[in-house]
Amino acid sequence: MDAVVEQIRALIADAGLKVGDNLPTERELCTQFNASRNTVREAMRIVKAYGLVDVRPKVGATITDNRLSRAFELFSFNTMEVSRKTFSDVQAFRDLLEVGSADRLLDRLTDRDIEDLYGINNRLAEISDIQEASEVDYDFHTRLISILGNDAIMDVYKVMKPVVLRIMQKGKTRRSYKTETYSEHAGVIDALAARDRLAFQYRLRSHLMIGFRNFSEEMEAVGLTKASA
Amino acid sequence: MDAVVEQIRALIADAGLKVGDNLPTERELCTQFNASRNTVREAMRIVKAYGLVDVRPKVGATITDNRLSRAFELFSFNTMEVSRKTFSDVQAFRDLLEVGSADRLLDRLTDRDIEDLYGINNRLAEISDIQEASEVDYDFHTRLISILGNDAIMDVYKVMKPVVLRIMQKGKTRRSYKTETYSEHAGVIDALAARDRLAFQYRLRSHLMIGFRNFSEEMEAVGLTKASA
DNA sequence: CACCCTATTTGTTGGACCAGAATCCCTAGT
DNA sequence: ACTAGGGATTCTGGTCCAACAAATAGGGTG
Repeated sequence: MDAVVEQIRALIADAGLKVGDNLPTERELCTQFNASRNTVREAMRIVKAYGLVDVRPKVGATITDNRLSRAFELFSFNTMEVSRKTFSDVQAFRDLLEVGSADRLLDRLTDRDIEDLYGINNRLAEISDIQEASEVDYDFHTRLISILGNDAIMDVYKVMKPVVLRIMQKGKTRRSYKTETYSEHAGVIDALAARDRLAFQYRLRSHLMIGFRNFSEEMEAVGLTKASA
Repeated sequence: MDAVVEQIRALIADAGLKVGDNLPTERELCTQFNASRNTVREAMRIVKAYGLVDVRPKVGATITDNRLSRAFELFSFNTMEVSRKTFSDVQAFRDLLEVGSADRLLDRLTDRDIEDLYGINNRLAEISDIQEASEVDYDFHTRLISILGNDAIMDVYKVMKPVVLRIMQKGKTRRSYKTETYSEHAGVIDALAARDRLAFQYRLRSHLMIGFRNFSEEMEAVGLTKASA
C-alpha cells in the first residue's frame, strides 16, 4: 500500500505533472501498479490527504497544491484547550490580519465585495439565535479577509474559526447583535465603500476591541480560565 | 466517507482517548458507523495520514500525535515543487505578520531581544551551506516574531516553516547571504535598537521583497509561471 | 440553443481470503 | 504439583474481487 503511494508520487514526479493536470483513472492505475482498486483508492486517499490531488467523480484526480492548507488543518485537530491567553492571542492575530491588511484590502476591493458584505450583514437582522448570529459574524469577517485573495491567510482564519466563534458568542451575550454588531459592521463597510482607510481601520479595530472586552469581562465574571475541548 | 472521518475524530474526542489508547477494530467501527469496511479503512488511512493514529496489524489503531512532523513531511516530498501561488501567498503573509506588527513589536521590545537577534545574525558569517544559512535566516525571523509573545502567530509561523525555508533557499542561490542577507538583517536590528519604526518597516519589507524577487526570477527562468487553482 | 441521455468514473457495499501477531492451551520437564 | 516451552487457535489488519449507486462530462436531439 505504501508502495502504491510511492508509485503515485513517482508518477507525478516522473511525468512532470503540473497543477491542473489529471492522473490516470483508478482502474488504469490498478493495472499499472498491479494492485486492486481498493488498494489504489486507499493510496489515493492518502495522496489527497497530503493535498497533492483533488479527486472528483467522473473527472478523476487532478493535481493541486493544497499542502499548506493541510498543514494548517492539522492544527485544527488540536486538543483545543482554549485558555484565556489563547483567546487574547487569537484576537490580537485577528486585529493584525484584518486591520493590518487595510492597504492591500482597499487595493483589491471591488463593488461585488461591498455588496456581499452588506448582504451578509443584513442577515443579522433576521436572526434570533446567538449561535447563528456568531456564524454570520464569522462569515462577515471571513468575507472581508477573502478580498485579499490570499489562500494562506484564509486557511489560517478558517483554522481559528472555533476559537473566533467562542469569542463572538461570549461577546454577544452582553449586548444586542441586532443593533450593535450590525451597526458596527455597517460602519466598517461604509468606510470601505468610501475608500476611507483610516475610518475603516478605526471602526474595525473598535469593533474587535468591543467584542473582546465584553468577552473578557464575561470570563472574569464566571471565572472561566479554561474551556472545553 | 468524509462523514466517517469526522465520526472517527468525534469518537476520539468524545471518548477522551489519550495517546496510547486503542480505537475499536475496523469491523466494530463498521457496525458503529453503518459503513462498509472498505469505507472505514479509507477513512482510517486519512486519520492515519493526519498523524492522529498509528495502525498496526493485529493490534489496531493506536492514538498518537505526529501532526507537527506530518506537517513538515508534506513538503519534504520532492514529488512537486511548491506552487508559485503558495509562495506568493506565504510571502505576503509574512509581510503582514512581520512588518504589520511593528507597533506592538516596538512596544514589547527588550534589550535582550536585540542581543539575541544580533547573535543569530552573526551566525550567518560562519556558514558555508545554503541549507544551513536558510535555517539561520528562519531563526532570525522567528525570533523577531517571538517578541510579540503571541502563541497563535508563532504556531502559524512554525507551520509555514517548510515553505519559508524553500523561499529562502531559492532566494539565496543568486546572491551572497554572507554579505547581503547579513547586512539586511543588521539594518533591521539597528532600526529596532533605535526604536525607529519607519526604518524598521522599510528595511524589513525591502528584505522580504528582495528575497522573493530573486526567487520569482528563478522560477520564471525555469518556466514555472503557472499558479494553482 | 436548451434539454436530455448515455457512458464513464468515482463512491460504497458485502464478501472472501491471507499473513502475521497475540493469546491460549497443552505438554513435558523439574 | 508447578512452571516453562512450544504449538494451535483466534483475532486483526491487508488485499482482492465483483457488483451496484451516484455523480457528471460530453454528446446527441429536438
